[in-house]
Amino acid sequence: MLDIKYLRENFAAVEKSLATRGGTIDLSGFTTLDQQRRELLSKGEVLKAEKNKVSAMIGQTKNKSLVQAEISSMKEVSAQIKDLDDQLREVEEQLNQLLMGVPNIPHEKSPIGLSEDDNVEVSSWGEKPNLDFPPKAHWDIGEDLGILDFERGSKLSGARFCVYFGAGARLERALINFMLDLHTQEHNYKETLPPFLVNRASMTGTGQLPKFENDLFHTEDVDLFLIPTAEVPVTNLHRDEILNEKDLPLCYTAYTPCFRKEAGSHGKDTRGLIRQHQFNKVELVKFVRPEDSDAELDALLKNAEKVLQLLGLPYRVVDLCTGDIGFSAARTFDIEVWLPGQQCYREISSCSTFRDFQARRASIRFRREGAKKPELVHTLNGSGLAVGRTLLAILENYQQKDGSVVIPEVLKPYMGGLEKIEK
RNA sequence: GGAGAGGUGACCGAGAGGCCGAUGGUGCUCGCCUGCUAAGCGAGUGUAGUGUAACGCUACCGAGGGUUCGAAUCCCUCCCUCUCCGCCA
Repeated sequence: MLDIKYLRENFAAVEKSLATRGGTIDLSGFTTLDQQRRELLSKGEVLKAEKNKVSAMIGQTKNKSLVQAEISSMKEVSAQIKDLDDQLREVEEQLNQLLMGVPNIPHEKSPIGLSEDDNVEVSSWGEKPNLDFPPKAHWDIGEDLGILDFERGSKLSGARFCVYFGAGARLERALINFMLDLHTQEHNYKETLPPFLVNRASMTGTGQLPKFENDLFHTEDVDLFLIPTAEVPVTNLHRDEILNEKDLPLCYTAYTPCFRKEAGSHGKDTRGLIRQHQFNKVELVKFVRPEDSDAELDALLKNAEKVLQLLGLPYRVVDLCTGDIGFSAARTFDIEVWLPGQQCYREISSCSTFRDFQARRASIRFRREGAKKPELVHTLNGSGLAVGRTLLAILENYQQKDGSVVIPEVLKPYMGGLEKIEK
């Protein structure tokens, strides 16, 4: 959520900046609603002040028959107050609905552009493997090795579900452990294992609700949602809290499955592991002081890159343009891994700063040493990494002519010393 | 699922229609004291909205309604936590 005061005082500038996201972001109702709200508020407050004063007087009067006139006039005033409060509630609801639907203001350094074609490659790492045979796509590799079973996945659950077997299942588990160990032991993140179902307040805090309810799986008998990313439970850990400055930055890592309806991507990435309704991810989340957030985003990105470097997977980093940045984010770097089977780069991590956007929605603040007023923290998060996509990248990059897949060096201890996956 | 208890400020914990934005304690900040540390003494210390030159005013005691001139306090609904019993990973 944007700062209502900032919006009021910089309306034109905000409108202009939001326009760089493309699409239509309608702020036209704001000024009127904001004025109505303040008028109703001050009218009501004058009456409340009077009511409070007279009621106190009545309270001090022993003989109530002397104040019958005041009592009955206050009855009238109370009715007026109730009426104003009702009007106010309605205006505030509209205003809130409008505000909750407004995306974050893009970072001043984000490249301006309308679509992913305008994203800017900022770096790349590694050598694309030089294969002397036609590379297979991971779904063929996985099925041929008997470690991925898409048919049974759809039998059990439907399209976009997959079953892992044997060394495939173990590889997924190995990757989760490898990533968690790296981030906790080398990068100083605190491991957390949060709930996979969360309530509306949590989904609203990070910005999935109210706008993107259609993308979420929802439970029928109780009002809970399956998390689409660990960002939601982990960021909401500190919802409605005031943190100590000396505890910042707070850095968490979490493994969770992620559940996404993928509404609106029918027909896209229908084969393979790229786009599943359920996938595993190791997430990185930070709570930082505002002045540190840019540097912390760089550090977060480096931590995610490290995973790919250790796994020996070639990748590039892309600075998302204003038109491609998600609703809550101010700036996002995507890491894209090279997939020989498809001869293209595909997103494997997304590292973002939300500045105070989520912190305002979720009321996550901190108090500076000796300061009186709490301030909003900045929140950041990034995938470190999407596990399913990492697994498929390994299958495609480490595939051999004979159909086997070599295990990357750093994963061997996690695979019980296994050198390669073969039939 | 059955029975009971309870949700109050950063934390603990009083308050049971007006004197309560809320005693007290812990923590924190500032000052004093003290070779150092610990202890001690004194003062201060909630959040938000709104208007202003200063300062007010308003709201907030889990959430939402209701009763009343007046609600942390009474009534209703919901949510959450804890204890015991039952059931079950």
